[in-house]
Amino acid sequence: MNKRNTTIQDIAKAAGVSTATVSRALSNPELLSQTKLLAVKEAIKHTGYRVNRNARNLRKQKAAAVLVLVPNLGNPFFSKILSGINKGFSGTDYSVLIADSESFDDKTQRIQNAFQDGQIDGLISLDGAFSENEVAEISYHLIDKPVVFACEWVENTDFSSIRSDNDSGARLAVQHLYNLGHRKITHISGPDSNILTKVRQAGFLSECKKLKLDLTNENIIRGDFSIQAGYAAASQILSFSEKPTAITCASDEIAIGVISQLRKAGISVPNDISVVGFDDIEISNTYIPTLTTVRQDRFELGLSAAQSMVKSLNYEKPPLSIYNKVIDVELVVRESTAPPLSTK
Amino acid sequence: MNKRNTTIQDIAKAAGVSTATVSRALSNPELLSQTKLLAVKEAIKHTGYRVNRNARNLRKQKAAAVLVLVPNLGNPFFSKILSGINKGFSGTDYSVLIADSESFDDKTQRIQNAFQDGQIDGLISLDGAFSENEVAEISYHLIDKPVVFACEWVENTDFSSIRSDNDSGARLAVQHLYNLGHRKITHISGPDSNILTKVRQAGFLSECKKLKLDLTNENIIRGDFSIQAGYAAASQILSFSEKPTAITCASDEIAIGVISQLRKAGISVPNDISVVGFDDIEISNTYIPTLTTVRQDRFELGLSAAQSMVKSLNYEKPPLSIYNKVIDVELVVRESTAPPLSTK
DNA sequence: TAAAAAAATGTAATCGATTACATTTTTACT
DNA sequence: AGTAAAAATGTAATCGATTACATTTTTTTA
Repeated sequence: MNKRNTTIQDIAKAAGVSTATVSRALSNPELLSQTKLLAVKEAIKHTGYRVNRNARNLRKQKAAAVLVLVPNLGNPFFSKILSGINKGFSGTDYSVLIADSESFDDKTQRIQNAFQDGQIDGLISLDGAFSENEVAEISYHLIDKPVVFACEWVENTDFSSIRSDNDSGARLAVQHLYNLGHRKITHISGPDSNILTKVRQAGFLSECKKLKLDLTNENIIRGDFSIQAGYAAASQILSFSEKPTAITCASDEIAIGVISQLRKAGISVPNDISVVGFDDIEISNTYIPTLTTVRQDRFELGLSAAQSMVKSLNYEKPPLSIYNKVIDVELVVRESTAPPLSTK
Repeated sequence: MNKRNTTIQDIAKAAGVSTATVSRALSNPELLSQTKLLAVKEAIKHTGYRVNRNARNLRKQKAAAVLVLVPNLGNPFFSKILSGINKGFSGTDYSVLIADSESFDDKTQRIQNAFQDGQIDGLISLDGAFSENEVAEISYHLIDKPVVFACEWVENTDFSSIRSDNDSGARLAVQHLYNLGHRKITHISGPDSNILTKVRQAGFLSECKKLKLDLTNENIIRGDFSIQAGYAAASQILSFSEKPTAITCASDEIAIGVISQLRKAGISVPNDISVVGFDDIEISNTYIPTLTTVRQDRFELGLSAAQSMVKSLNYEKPPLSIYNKVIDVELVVRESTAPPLSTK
């Protein structure tokens, strides 16, 4: 029962036209007369014909697919972005391939391979951790192919990017705490090399200076974005001779780690110390206490990246222009922040 | 600067052999003499040649891709499964396409299309919500194509599935509470139509009976898997004349919702009421209180599904046999459960 | 109305690999 | 050595769509 697939030949025969006409009906219907167009459409409807993607892509030298590079698929932070990306491609002819940086040694190689196999027409990267060499490799191999960074990005490069307004986010957090009366604020930052870390930390420091807050070397604690980093940071803070009255974190996960660890040491949030997160992940609204945080619209981030990619893919001719978009963030005030003890 | 891609013709010329030989070197190297094989390998290494996937797939009538159907990509629950699936396909020639049930009206149509376009060779579904009609459609259109359900599944069908031991999970939760001294336990369940809901609920009821616990119609509260369902359930529980001393939930999210809402009403977990979750999502270990829950290994679930799929795809000949695998779950005892007040 | 221009359609080459079948080379056996 | 069998290799058709170019039909223009 080997039902051979319906091909464009079958449609041509059924509609009494040539294969060229059928193909045109599919991709350039405006070239056809009403009569023939109708005949073809009828035949297609009748047989349930669908174009064979491999044949089309081979002939057109396209892949009709885009690779999304995710630093760590297992991290739920990215799923919302992915969801937005998926949405952005739904209704288009493009497929979304997902590659998890974690699951292979050499991501540049992975990208090159996908590209050279003719598997992809473009790249969306949620991973901004590329060395100069890697950037050069990608630029060389994806020449004339669109590349968009979403969320993270790489400094001093010509790639398009969609990002949150991380600087404002960091400042909003400080301002909020300042307005509550806090004067001694510590920032728990992400991994040193991460671009988001840098921007958020710079925003924090700059806003502190602007508000004329004292800055010592106890103002910044390095970590990564994980809950564990929050644990570790909390332990450090506990060892400070003069503890901060408030903490801003480079991620909600850090914030949650800090809060849970402080609590174990008998320090209550927000009564003893206020904590502000960054991201507004799902749990932030139900954690105890609910988390004051800087919301980034991850779905929108992904959606915008996808849309920009689709646009690039559709206008092939003009040399791809760089497209940068900054998406607003918003301070969401919840329970984890309060005026400092001294002012109560 | 239109660098034409290196093709099998170029390799053939460079190595002084025919295209057939090059092709064999790629897919059946054991057919070749050492001499020619080496020559071809050399030419390939020298030029950096890679096979064109579209051409190969067209000729072989394959897609070298698998569709993963996710009920809701934005829900972080699935990302770990996806990560496992991705891992399972890394090192193979298959690509993973992801489709989000949420982003189109008719998932059966979506699957059919992908299949008929020659885009996929198989389907992994994390979504078990298929009507009889939909199952029939899929069976018909994916005839001879492997289908694997992961996590969820469809009753009374011939599809392979990888699932957690949901029954044991539900029982473990009840046993744990029973052993702590609880005798009045309420189960907050998932959406009615969901298969996981049914199994976990059945396990709960059956274990209660086995332990000779009183069962009233207040023992089961219907919801869905969300935090919001937890809120709602908590409100209901608050209205009960005789409140339970313990609650088992069909998901960790429900558990978190319940805990946060109970707390707002001044009821402490675990002091006043114990709560057990299901899943062991990331946050469970840092929520306050940390959550006693039934852990399912989501990564393993995805990995197994992928491996089973790869196996099916490689042995094309024998009519695909049904493969079912049940993955063990584990009760993780943390802070959200304690002996009931009366026994203290 | 005839010629020129524009629109519609058809023919056949093409994309790059795989593989059935044909042919040549090597190995095994008497 | 001579022949049969096995192994290695080559030739060319094939997968299914797109599109350059050729041809036919229709419309416009003088």
